[in-house]
Amino acid sequence: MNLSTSGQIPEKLLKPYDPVTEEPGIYTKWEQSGYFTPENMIKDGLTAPDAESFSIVLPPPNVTGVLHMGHAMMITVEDILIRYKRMRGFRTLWLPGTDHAAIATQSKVEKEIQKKEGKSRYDLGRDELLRRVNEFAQDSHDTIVNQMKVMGASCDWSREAFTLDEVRTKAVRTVFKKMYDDGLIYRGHKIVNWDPKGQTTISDDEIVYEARKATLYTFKYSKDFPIAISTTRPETKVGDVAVAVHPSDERYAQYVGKEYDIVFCGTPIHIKVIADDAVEKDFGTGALGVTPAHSVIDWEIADRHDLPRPQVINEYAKMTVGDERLLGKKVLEARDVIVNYLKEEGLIEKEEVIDQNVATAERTGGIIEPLPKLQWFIDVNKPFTLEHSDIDTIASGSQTTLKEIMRATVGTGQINIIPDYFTKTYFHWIDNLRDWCISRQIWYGHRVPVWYKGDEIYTGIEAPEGEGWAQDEDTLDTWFSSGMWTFSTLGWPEQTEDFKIYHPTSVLETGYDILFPWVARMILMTGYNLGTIPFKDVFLHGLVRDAQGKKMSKSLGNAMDPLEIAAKYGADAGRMALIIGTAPGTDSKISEDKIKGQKHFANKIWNITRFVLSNYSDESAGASLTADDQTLLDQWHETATKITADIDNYRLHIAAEEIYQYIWTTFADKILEESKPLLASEDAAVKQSRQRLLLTLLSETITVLHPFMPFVTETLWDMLPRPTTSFGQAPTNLLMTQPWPIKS
RNA sequence: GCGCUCUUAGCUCAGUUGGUAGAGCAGCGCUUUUACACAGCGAAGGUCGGGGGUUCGAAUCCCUCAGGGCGCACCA
Repeated sequence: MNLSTSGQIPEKLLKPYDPVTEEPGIYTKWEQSGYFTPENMIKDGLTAPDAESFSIVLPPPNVTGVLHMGHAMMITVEDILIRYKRMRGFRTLWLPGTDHAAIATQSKVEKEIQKKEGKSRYDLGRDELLRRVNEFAQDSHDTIVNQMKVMGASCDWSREAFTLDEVRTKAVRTVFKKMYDDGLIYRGHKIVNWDPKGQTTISDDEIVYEARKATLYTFKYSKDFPIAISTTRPETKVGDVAVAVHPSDERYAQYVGKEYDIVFCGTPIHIKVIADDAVEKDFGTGALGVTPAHSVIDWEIADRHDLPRPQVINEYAKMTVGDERLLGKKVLEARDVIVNYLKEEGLIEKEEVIDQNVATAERTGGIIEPLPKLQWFIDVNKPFTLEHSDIDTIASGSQTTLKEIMRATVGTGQINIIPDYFTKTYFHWIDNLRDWCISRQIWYGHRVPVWYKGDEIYTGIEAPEGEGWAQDEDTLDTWFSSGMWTFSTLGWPEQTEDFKIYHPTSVLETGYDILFPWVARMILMTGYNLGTIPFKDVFLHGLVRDAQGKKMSKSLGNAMDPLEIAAKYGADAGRMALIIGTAPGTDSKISEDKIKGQKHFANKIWNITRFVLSNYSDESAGASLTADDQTLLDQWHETATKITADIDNYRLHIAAEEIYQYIWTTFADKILEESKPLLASEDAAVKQSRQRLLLTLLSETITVLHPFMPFVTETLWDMLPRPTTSFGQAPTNLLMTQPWPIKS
């Protein structure tokens, strides 16, 4: 809707800005243009064919329901970067997708079925449960895509991926086989984190520690046993095989090496006294009852001392040994039984209440029961040969480890984490990293690509030929597939054009809370499979909290739905409110007041446009600027240059505030006010110069604002006469495809 | 226990490489034939958590103390 006659302004501009009626149509226009797809930009001459690529792969939201404000933050930041780079002339790809999120999705669906129908997954069976989960996942997916569109996400939907689809399945199986052949994936009988509620193993990163009070009991196994031990879990003591003391502890030195046979609460146990460095002299009595099967540290002590590992608790957290007092009892009941026994026998020396962190499962809330199980693991310390390497400190063909890859890529600065203090946190995590348990006893996810027939074992992309092969029942940790997200989404293992052009990706933008479970795993997977980095920059945003600083959650009732915000204030206002005042990596608070303020800002620009257009005439188009007007234009370009530098350096919060301030306090409050007499001037040169200046400033400021507030700026752009900027024009009517006002 | 981080105007927070402090909201006064009341103009408001150090100069760098938040841990 270009203007051809002076002073004529569109009807809708006479009323206040209404984002709700404008935004949906704008998104449709963008989508129909096809310009979210970089190849279409090139085809229409909007991006140079040899332009440098800029790519972001969307951290795939879990298909567990709806997007929350954290997602809104992620989408806003990424869309700002993408729209900016697109306008800067890069071959810009933002690739969207969703994550099947295995355990999170299955447990969510299981909970609903349990609640509504009173049935467990075993009542339904594998096929029926998967049918239900898939149905739920599809609904979630549709909701998520709709939410993203409402928020204005300019991603290339033609390339959308899913962590559990066919292409990604091939990538997963290819990687699994390669790691298996290299000996990095192994099957081992080891102590694992068992979730009795979810009936599955989980990795160390899926544990949430809850601070609780616990009673620490100090007692002896029997009257004539020489050493007292302390524990918060007396019920496990029927599984003890040793008492460990520190090698330098003189109090117990005389007992080391001796062995005792005891009947403990009706169960015969054989205890050997050993010395081990893992024991702390100052904790409790300085002597540790060793229960190899039900404690990680004890399992490791048993390794060093070649001790037996009797299992006394099963997958349902019930006792598997003892007489009628214990057998079949749940651990908490068994604890009472043992404590009563100790009291009756007069064996307790001390009871004290201590603070303790109880390990619980992230998704089900179940209390973790350490158990020995036969599971699949990734060995993070085993040396292997990296055939091809682009990693700075690791030569092609040299020996390395997965841990070393994770260290080297970040340590050399090849991968740059923003804010940089998270680099320390990252290294701290690697230092404490153990082998990664990747098999899960749930049904939703990538089935472990291993087949068994008698003693034969086969691993591959497809099931083996011939009769009698049975596939492993377990599925893979969801992070196994999302770890390869930057390249699986680009079609790997096929050597696709996309893969060659867009990988490594430019930026990985996500919340700092998944630095370990995801970002580190992506670095591991990419370094191992491709000998390169998955992304150059890691840009971490903080958590979004409510106005009181509380974490948003459905149960607290303080969660904000991005759709409701869009419906009330406009997506632009929500985006701007999320960005302004929010430093990278820092938690932020969002309130309705803050969003409302940005709605006012959108309206302000709307009103500025009304003023500029109603005072404009076409004969000003070629007018030369007066010295004063040229100065104002130059000053704006200085501001725009600074904003550009801030975006380039991920200071989006500053850039957003600068454009806000410029438009409101400089452009509207000062320049517009001072223009009133000039626009009424008898001197045509002065008047036309000012008219041209105002239209130029308006055009350029909404161009710079566009990545932040894409909807209102696109709506206004459509009303402006052209050409109106000092930096050239794209041959389309879409602001989204216009060149950025600052060149370098 | 190890590590990270925060403490700046009443509230919520910015402050890139050190150059005697900024925004939004709230609040105060004024303004309604004004592009915009989803507004404008004006005023007020901070010894930048305490202490010490480096420096010509510190909100910014170093040390220390206090309080909050978070992460990790083999938490018996």
